[in-house]
Amino acid sequence: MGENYNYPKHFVAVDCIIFGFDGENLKILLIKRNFEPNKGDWSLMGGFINEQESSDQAADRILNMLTGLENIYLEQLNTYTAVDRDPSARIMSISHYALINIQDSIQINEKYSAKWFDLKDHPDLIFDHNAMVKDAVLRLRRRATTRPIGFELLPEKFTMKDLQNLYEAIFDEKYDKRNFTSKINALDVLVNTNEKDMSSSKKGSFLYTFDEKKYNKKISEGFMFKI
Amino acid sequence: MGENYNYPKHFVAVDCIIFGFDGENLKILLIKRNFEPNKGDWSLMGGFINEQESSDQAADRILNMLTGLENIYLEQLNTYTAVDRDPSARIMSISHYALINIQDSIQINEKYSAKWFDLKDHPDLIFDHNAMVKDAVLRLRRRATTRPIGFELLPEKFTMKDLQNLYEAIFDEKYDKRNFTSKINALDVLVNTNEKDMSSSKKGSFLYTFDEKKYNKKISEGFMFKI
DNA sequence: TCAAAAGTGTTAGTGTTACACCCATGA
DNA sequence: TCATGGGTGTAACACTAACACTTTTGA
Repeated sequence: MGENYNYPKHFVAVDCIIFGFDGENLKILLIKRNFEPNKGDWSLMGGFINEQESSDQAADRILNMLTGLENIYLEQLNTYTAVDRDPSARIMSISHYALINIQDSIQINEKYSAKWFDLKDHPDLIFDHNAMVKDAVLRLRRRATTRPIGFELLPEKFTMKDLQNLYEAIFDEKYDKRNFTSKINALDVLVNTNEKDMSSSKKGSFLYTFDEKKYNKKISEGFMFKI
Repeated sequence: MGENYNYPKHFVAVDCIIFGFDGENLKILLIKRNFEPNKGDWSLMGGFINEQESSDQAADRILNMLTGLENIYLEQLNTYTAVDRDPSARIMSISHYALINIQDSIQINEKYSAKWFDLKDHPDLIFDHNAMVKDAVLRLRRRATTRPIGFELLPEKFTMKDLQNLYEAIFDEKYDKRNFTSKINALDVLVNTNEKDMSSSKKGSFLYTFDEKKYNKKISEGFMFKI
């Protein structure tokens, strides 16, 4: 009976802001549309929500189609509902942001003509996708002050410099090396593997991993981490 | 042509978490459903989104129907899309929270059998509305640490104690009167009217108003206000 | 004159920021 | 031996948290 409600129904899509990190810069993964409308333009990866799936499931499915990855870190952001946001039809879109380790995703499905762009230098996007990206960056920043971040974006082993570069890329600010290090150490979520990455200097720099237990504990406790 | 997309369409509703403050406790406005499904149960105020309106417009319209108020402070929260969240049909819902000055809204539309409840002691709600309320409280708290709050929830003139009560209600914590006062004064958004509210004590306590310019400036600057 | 709430400062401790030199190594 | 990036400590300052007494006035 519910299906007979006399109310309008709407197309509802999800769009994904996919963040990655290459050790230096924050990146986003964009696709070149090979379909109408706006064929040839750059946009976020997205798709319609099916009858029997939630928006999270739809975002999972769509990310999997694009990257082949499972269990990507995903968070729902905002829902964009302006009537004319998409000129081809009235389509609402629920944005999600994803954090992926850029190394993992080498086999991006070629069908979508996807490409990583520097967050600070990406092409103009269709519809309201530029606004979606802006909003997602704000959320990513908020998340980075509320929780330790990096687990999802960095390779398993990383240097302190990598982590600092990540925070600097997220906040688009420079930090003092000593202060950053002691702040992170005070957080107590890293483990020094005692291995060294020799590629960046002659002395080499220690490789760390996240202590997943402590990391998740910090996340669930919910604290304020001001860098 | 867009309307012919071969994709499923969905019912999309908005639900409103309406916060008010009576000087002592945080309240939420709930309605007793006089329609199916779940007639007789308590729920948030909500409604379907029309063809030609955005979710914000829908939330505005629905709040106006209930309270007669215009230009209520509204913010979009999350979109709830679990397939079976509403047993009568697959309906997505975009939650919004509203802050209203409880004095303003005396003429609540009787048609909806609405009632103010203490946030800490409200009846069990239908569907996922309990979760919506919980999420909204978290957002309200976050907002109260990122921006000065109160303008929307307090009457035009209020005492320092009222403001402290509001913060204590939002965070469900007690604060030291001296520290609270100096923190708020340091914020520099209040104006002392030099009038006194004589109802609460023999000595009387000063009534303040917000300096709207400074208040909005603080909001737009975006700062961290840890009480 | 007393009861009840309003108003007001100081201090110790904690956290934050700014800042510069030595270390290890491969070339 | 030198050039390069890695690693480390301290001091001044700012902010936070804890704490108690005096004022006003109506009853």
